Amino acid sequence: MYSDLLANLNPEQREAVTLPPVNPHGQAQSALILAGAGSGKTRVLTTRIAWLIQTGQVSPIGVLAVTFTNKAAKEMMVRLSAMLPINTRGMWIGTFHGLCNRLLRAHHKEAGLPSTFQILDTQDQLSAIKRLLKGLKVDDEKYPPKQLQYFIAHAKERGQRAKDLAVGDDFQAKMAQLYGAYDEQCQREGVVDFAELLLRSYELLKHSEPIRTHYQERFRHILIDEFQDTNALQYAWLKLLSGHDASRVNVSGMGTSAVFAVGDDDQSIYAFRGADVENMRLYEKQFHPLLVKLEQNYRSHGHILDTANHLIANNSERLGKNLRTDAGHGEPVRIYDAPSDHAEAAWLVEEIKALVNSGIKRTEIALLYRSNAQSRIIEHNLFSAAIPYRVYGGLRFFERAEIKHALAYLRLLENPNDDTSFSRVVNFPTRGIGARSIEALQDAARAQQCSLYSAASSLEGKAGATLGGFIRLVDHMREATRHNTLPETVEFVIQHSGLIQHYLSEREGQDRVENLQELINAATAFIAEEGYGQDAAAAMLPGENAPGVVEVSPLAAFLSHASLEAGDNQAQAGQDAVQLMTVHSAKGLEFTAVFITGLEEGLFPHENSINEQDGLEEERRLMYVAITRAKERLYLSHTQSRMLHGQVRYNMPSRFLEELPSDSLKWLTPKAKDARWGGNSRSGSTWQDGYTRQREYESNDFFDSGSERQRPVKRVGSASMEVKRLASPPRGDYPFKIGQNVFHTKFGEGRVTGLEGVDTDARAQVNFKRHGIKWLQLSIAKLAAID
DNA sequence: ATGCCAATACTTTTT
DNA sequence: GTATTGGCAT
Repeated sequence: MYSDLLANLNPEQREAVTLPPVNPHGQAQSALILAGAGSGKTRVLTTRIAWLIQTGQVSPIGVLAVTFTNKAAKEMMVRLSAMLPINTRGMWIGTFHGLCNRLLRAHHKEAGLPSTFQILDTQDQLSAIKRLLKGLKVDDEKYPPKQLQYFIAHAKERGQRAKDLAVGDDFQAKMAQLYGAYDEQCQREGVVDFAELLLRSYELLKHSEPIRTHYQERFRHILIDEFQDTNALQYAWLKLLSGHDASRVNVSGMGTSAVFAVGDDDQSIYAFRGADVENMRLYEKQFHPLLVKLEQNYRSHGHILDTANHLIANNSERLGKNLRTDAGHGEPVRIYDAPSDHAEAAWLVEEIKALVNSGIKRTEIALLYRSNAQSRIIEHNLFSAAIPYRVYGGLRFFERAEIKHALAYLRLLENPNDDTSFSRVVNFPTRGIGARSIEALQDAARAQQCSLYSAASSLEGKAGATLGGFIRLVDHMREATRHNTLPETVEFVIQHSGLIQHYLSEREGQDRVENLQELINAATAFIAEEGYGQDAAAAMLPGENAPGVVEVSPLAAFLSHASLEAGDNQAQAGQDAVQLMTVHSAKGLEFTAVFITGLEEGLFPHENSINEQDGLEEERRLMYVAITRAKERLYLSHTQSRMLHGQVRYNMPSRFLEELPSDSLKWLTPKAKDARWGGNSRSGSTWQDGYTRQREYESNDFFDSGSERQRPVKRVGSASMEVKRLASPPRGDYPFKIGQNVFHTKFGEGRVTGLEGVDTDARAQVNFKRHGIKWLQLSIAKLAAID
């Protein structure tokens, strides 16, 4: 029967998958799966759904599965269809935002939204806020739009409307007032931001008893991925939908639904955007889940796992979990201390060449960094060395300016009251409608309490005439495409809006023209793949007639799709390329070899997080995530000087390096220890230990120490780097260390920021508090160390 | 209305 | 170092 589903699971995975969803009293039984990195989390989640369905405990209709990313949702559907002969498309598997969108589309009336409501992405939201502030004549120096955006998002993520906010000082009161005005503006325009999708559907369920009861009774099983990343609102949503907030009317003795939550508190790295690990503890208290820990790691070799475990043990707020592996110790974790960011990047290049020579594919090599700014110099070096690479992050397809412009026209076809879209394209391409006309229009709109679009017809004079032309253009496009297919509509709009012509006449507009063409392809692909009509049909309330009563137009569905799934951001996809990304975006991925770069105080842990306990623990979890991405080889590097924000900075090595188990480490740069750590306040024992260990390894060959998988060894890479380093003056020979505080009789206090030269030519670069950076000849200058 | 230069700031990111 | 923005000149 279903035994084949469970065949390839280990005992703890099997236990998790087959946990009884009902307790001995016949009530729904929830579960919490603490799933460590690389422990087969997605597999357990997917198999759980398949098992529930195959054993007849629920029909596909009764399952709700929530993820955070579209990628995870898609993967779940693909895996599920591979396990069971069912159509996953009609199932409620998706992201929080995607599912809420589905809910609101189906019940837009009850939710107080027009059927054509549009979704604002982060960019759109910011421009809506700027427009609001301008309209209200609010000083945006005093109330920065970005800050207000953050304020609104966080309030919504806590489930709070403007009126719910406790007013502290005047500033808070004003922010709350602006929040209220923003919501009114969105309502008027028929748009919702990302957080609103969640809050609105939460309120819909809360206030509409029939709808709530319908969905509560329908979804007997709710499964949720990456539970540690949920925010307060998502948790409340989950509680409400599963009936755990006592809202469920116990008519048919339905009780609550069984929630199956999978998460890893050690991988909670999104507190900065509202995620709250506390939800895991709350969940334990309020849902009384059965607990299963998945601690068997299938990804990393022993030394790597030991390193991760050792590091994360320094965190105090943990649910407690330790990963183990059956794989051997493997390679030690290698640490490189570079004198500069240039040297670090050069070392990376050499090391990558060596790895590639040893047979590792470039796509299996990841270069991780804490912040995007660090990628530039690495890219530069990779480029010079002709090593193909791919950078993650940055603008995605649907976020590109030209695409947003085209989408804005399309949105105006659907919903002319969308002032954000209106403002975006009313004068793009330029058609002689400048700031003055817009201002007049906004005044008129405010006076009439209507949208810019509606106000345009009331405007007199020259401004009225040019605006009238724009209105006619949009109306014409709407009429002309009424019976067109979606791709035809898209093509018509990018032609007749003048976007194509505009970019064709621009010197560097060719890429943009190509992207616009690509948008037509995206529309074609969307129609072919998505089956957009099914969302609404699947959301039908019982008693409603045939599917399709709530008709969603292909265009509306495509626009939602564009907002909710901004698309891939692969600029240089395709070939076998080294992968560059931030640690955050590496979450959920794995690589044969991983380099974690820039392990310096102030960078990683980041200086903005260093002062609070919570912030530092999140940084440590981030480091934990980074380490556990590696399967076979892990490299850590830090530099003594680094160009940041246009000036050179001198950072101490990251405290995290001290928190790693010395038995698993191999230092590639022995002198670093003396130069950097000697006079430092940090506890020395680990480092003494690490140092001796390092010397032991030094005589070994680079590529075959303890490796169970032998590869042809080439003595390049770090080996050659070490020779180069030995040829230069040993840094330990200086009477001072970089980072050390010194005193000069004339210049006063300062800090050593650089050392170079030998013998009488030995010089120190010192950054004096009062006199700035100076080079001093050590044989002459009277420098004294300060302790 | 538009284009250019200087001043500014700048973790992490999905939806 | 670079992207964005605001002010000023054309």
